[in-house]
Amino acid sequence: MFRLSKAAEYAIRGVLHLSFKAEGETCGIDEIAKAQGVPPAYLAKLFQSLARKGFVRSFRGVEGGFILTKRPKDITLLEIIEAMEGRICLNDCLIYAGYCPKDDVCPVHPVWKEAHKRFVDYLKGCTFEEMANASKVKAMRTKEKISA
Amino acid sequence: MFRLSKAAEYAIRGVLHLSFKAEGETCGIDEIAKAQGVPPAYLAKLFQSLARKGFVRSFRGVEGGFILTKRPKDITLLEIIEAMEGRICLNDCLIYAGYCPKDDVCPVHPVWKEAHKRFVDYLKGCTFEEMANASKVKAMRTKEKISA
DNA sequence: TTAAAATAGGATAAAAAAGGTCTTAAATGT
DNA sequence: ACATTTAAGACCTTTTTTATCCTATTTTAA
Repeated sequence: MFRLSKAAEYAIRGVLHLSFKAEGETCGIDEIAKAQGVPPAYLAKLFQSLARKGFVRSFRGVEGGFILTKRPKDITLLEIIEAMEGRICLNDCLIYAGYCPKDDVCPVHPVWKEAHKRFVDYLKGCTFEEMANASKVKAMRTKEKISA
Repeated sequence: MFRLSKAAEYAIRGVLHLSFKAEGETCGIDEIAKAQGVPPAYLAKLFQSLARKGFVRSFRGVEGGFILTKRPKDITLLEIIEAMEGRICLNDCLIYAGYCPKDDVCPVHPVWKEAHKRFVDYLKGCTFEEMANASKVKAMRTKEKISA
């Protein structure tokens, strides 16, 4: 099934939340979990994983929490998804060249290869800066509507 | 996880196999299963489902088996995938408009909407005729290489 | 030194995926 | 009529993945 896991979904929302913070400002799991409406204990584990992979830095103790290690414009949707789910692989035959013994005769193989490329390229083009900005614009529009 | 299920994979291979047959020529599960290297019992079940959904017609008894109800050029990869897995839905928020209460403020939503459109459009463009032809060309090239 | 916060990891429960088995029903040739 | 062939249908098992929760431990600022 072609469906994003909750793990990746939550991680994306978490990173997006951090994208709004000033550089260096830490943010605790509870704040993120509450704001994004996700289970705190689960999110904590996901952020541990993001920390090990270098996307966020963690600080323990009072006033601790997480910060991004890169600027939002340098983090792509693809990276966060692959951090949580492993490399995107639309079909087993793409695990590595030669995994499927029929690679060179199978007419479906090149189709999956191309689909993979397009999908990944698109996701690679989506940065958290873009998304954060889009969010601000949307929030403004909503405000306008309400006051109008 | 963004991965094609075995069910869909096997169904695709099965339909592809039928695409090489002359119109009206039936082909049994065992032949398909053997040729494509997939578990016969499982494939049988998948073909039952394809029959119910109108992609193939079945004939019981001696010389029975399956035929395609449409010509390969009129069957797309997308159709077969969706027949086996249900509608492609890259993220829960795309289940239907309004499913996610944050649709109109969430900056990730439009990204998934676009990714979905691109993915589906590509798969919709892939017909079994194309794939069958590609297969023949590949087989020829292999032959040339061997005799050269 | 104590309270706040992340870390590490296991436990688990539910769902989906992958596959098998066995019986019934229909078509066909003899 | 009957045996044979082949799909249909119902049910079941195993494995894997997903999504959680929970508890003990470490770190650190006040």
